[in-house]
Amino acid sequence: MTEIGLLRIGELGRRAGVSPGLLRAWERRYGLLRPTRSQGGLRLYTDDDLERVLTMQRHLADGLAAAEAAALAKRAPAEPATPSLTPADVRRALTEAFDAFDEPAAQAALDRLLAATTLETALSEVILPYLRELGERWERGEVSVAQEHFASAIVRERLLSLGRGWGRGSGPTALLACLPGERHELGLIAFGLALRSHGWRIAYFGSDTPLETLAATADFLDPAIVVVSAVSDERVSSALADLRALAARHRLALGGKAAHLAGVDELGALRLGGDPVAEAARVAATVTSYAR
Amino acid sequence: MTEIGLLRIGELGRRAGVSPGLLRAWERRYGLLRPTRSQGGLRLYTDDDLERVLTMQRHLADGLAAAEAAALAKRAPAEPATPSLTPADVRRALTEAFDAFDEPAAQAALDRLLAATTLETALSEVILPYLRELGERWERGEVSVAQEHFASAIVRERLLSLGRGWGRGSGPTALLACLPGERHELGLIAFGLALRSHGWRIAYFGSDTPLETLAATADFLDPAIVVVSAVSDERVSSALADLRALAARHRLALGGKAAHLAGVDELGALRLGGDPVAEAARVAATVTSYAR
Amino acid sequence: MTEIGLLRIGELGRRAGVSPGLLRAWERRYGLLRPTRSQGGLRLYTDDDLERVLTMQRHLADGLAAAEAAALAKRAPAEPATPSLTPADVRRALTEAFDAFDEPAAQAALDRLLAATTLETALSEVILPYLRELGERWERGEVSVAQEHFASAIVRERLLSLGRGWGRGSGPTALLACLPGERHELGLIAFGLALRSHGWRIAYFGSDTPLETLAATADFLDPAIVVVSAVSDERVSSALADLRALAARHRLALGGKAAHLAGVDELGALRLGGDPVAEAARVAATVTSYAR
DNA sequence: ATAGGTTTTGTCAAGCTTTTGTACAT
DNA sequence: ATGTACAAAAGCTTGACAAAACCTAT
Repeated sequence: MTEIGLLRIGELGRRAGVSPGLLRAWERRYGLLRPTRSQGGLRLYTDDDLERVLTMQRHLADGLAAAEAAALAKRAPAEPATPSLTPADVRRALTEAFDAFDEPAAQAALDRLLAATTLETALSEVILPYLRELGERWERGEVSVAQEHFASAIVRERLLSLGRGWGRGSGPTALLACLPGERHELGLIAFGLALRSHGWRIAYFGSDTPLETLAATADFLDPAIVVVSAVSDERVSSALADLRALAARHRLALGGKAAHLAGVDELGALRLGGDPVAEAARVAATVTSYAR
Repeated sequence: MTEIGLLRIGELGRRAGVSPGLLRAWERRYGLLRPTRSQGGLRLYTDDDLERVLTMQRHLADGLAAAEAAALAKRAPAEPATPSLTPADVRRALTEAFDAFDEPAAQAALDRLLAATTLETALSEVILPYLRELGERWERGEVSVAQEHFASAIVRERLLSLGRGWGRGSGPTALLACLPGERHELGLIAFGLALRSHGWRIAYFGSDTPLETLAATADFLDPAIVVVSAVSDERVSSALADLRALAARHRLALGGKAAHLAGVDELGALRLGGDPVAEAARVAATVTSYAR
Repeated sequence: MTEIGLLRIGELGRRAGVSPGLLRAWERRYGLLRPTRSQGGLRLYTDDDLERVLTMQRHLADGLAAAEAAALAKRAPAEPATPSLTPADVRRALTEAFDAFDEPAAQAALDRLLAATTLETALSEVILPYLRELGERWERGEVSVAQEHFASAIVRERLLSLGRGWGRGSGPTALLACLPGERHELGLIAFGLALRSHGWRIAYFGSDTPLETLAATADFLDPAIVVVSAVSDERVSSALADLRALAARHRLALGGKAAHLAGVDELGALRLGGDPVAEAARVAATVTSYAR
């Protein structure tokens, strides 16, 4: 990446986004770095050190404690030219393939991704971030609606086919649906896949589900939870009355950006505003209620 | 499916649909079950016990006295059901499964169907007729929107996963999309699959594709044909101008019920009003041109 | 993606969706987990522990009581809720199923595989390697002929049903056959499927095709290529004369191990000695000629 | 089916320790 | 630059509690 020059602690900190004080603490406590010293005693770091600090940070972001993160970062120092499959690589491959309307290439990238990692990692590290980025590029006008359509159709198909049979089993059931008019179902599908890995059964209604019939189905299936997804606030606002009625008879949760809307907890509904994978874990733990 | 874990009396009752009290009575009176006990004395059952309870119930439903039923259930295990295989049977199985929101059963029926026949036969003999019937039942109010949603979501997933990779190859390309606002894409997918089986490449845009971007993509990909699907007449009418512009630059075809609309052939567009499988064969035979 | 770092209780809880308090209770009461401790006494967990907690949760969701769920989770670390999809896992599942003559399990594994990945990936990453391994195990006497027969019959049937209708279309045609006496057709079928996905039409003759009829058919169909598969050298040698005649009138390719034989390119035949999927891509790209 | 007692299990609190980022003094 | 200090966050242990689910006997 960079030349062989030696960095001082300030510069290293700036590049890694870590305060000098913290770098010294990491050195003292975990021996993460072993900088050489200048004539006057100043710490001098190499590019490897920078690499190690970045690795450490990645582990921290993964939720590891500092001590464990440091141990890992020390142990796996080299890791030269990552084994060809970092999340960033897959994301780049996806972007290129979709931008060129090249379905086979996209499918191949997804194949590689799913073969190399857990479904949940694939979702929260690659697929969901990619979709978020795609949405942002679309808002900035960098991507046509057609490209966005094309990409999400393929991703949706892949995810749904991973969910095939998710209604099977004997665990509690979750009823998943999008609000009327809502088209964005990918987050909801991801949530369903993650929840399934906790042993739940999924009854999935795609996008644009009318609320009366959702209510009727909920009465029929009596699920442990009804999860409704919405991206835009208006959809929720205009459905508040119906949602309240639904929440009175069933455990209700709201997913998607609209979960942050004001009136939601007055509804008595659970807010699922975060990462679908994490939220699924939370629901699995919280809603222990024995279905039926 | 379920592991051989030990069930407590509540769960056994829930699974068998028998109250705990009754289970205890059956144990006391007929010795139907001999559960082991937990440290603290709670009854623990196995899956075999569940089987025995279900058998007992079947015998009760047959009219046997409880004592006889229990004696039989203690002695003999149960026999599993054997699935049937004619198209009519599959359709019936699909109907039942979807009506009960039973995804696994529906998937199993689709599995059997696709294993037993050609994709095209499956489409035109079973799947498309089933969907047509479902639509009619919905119009007659015999089926809720939820059921229709549930069924078409599953069928759509199955069909799309069959089409995975249909963008590959060297044959002529067809660009497939639904008009803005249009949600019914199953016919279009069926058409795509059928056309694919004639060696064509498919570029697929899901439902609700804006026409400007469709046009832009068409210019980019330069497909041998652009197929646009619409069920309702209004969608077509309100898009006539754009469609005309599209038809001027590309071979255009209109699918779905709206293909029968008046203004269509004045557009210079092909009408694909019939069975998607048959129409695909026609297109494959007719539009021989432009094989890149 | 996530490295095998050690998790503290908070992070484990976050990932599994279980509160730290409950995790401690499960450890105390059922010995579900046996974390190592940090210097200062903090619990440190591995990824296996996470797996065990998820398994426990799955059993809980199934309605088992905590004690029983824990006992099961402690005993059986295997069988994750989302059947894992890495090639190695699917291969292991296939191996187990076939070794036990368990056809339903094998079909289920193939279902999952085909639902989760592209046909071509499934072929070159799982199915073909599995078959190769099976052959090797057979040579080492680790597998009976019966097992080898059982497995390849099921796989062949499955692949052939995927190829149903592959003779249709307008792309270039490939004529596929095994040499007289040759029984191994799985590689040839895989090649046909892969080539099909490039839009080609396949005319398929199973194993043991007499050369005169092959030649006659070739003259009649005038395919873009004739692909002949052979595993053993002698088969090729004893057919050299006929093959030479065939190669004089048609584009000829030789697949299977025998492709490496000496006299082959003297024949003017293409050698397809590698992975069928890759070779199909090569043929599709090379023999562009004669399209139609 | 009810009554009265027991087991199981998730949660919580109190009091104390470890871990870790940052700040301060030399 | 170094070393020490500090406080917030996260953990640990013990003990207890209450709701749900079960048990037996009537």
